[in-house]
Amino acid sequence: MPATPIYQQIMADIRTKVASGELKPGDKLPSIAELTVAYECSAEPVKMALRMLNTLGELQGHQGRGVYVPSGAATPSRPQAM
Amino acid sequence: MPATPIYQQIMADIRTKVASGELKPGDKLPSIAELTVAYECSAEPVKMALRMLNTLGELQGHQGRGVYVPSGAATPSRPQAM
DNA sequence: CCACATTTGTCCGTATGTATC
DNA sequence: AGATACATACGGACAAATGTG
Repeated sequence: MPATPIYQQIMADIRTKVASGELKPGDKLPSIAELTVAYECSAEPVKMALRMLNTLGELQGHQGRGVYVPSGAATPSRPQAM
Repeated sequence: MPATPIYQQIMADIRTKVASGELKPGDKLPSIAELTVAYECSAEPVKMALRMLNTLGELQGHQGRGVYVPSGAATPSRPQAM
């Protein structure tokens, strides 16, 4: 298994997109099915990354609607660095 | 499915044990296998709760050793209160 | 209001990798 | 070298909420 887990790569990618402005607050992310195709993996890593970012408050998932970038979450906080 | 997911119940239970002093900083939690027996569920919800608390910095998991209560995590922070 | 498709949420089972004891 | 234990990943299944027609 690679030194860099897939879910961490997805997390970093989403964070980069948010920081770059490619994903703006209030915007909707692609569906999980789309992300699995984009990252060429199963749904587990995708949902794991989404759940972690949701836990950190950097993302917000709504059942039946999608995952959105909340307004006011530009500075990612990291309580634990490893 | 119940209104209260199992993993949330596990999270709340661990938080309660930490707040009560039943789990003190530096203490080691039971293994995942033990927790699955205690909560009568599979490993998924247990690992999910553990991972979320780890992400929030309230717990600290170490590969091959166990999950520990870090020193200085008595006040649970919740970035998103919905 | 009901039916349907879409999408996220939760859960179970299994396998492999890797670190620790 | 073996046992224990957590981390990651894949597979599938069902529930719940939403939006649309």
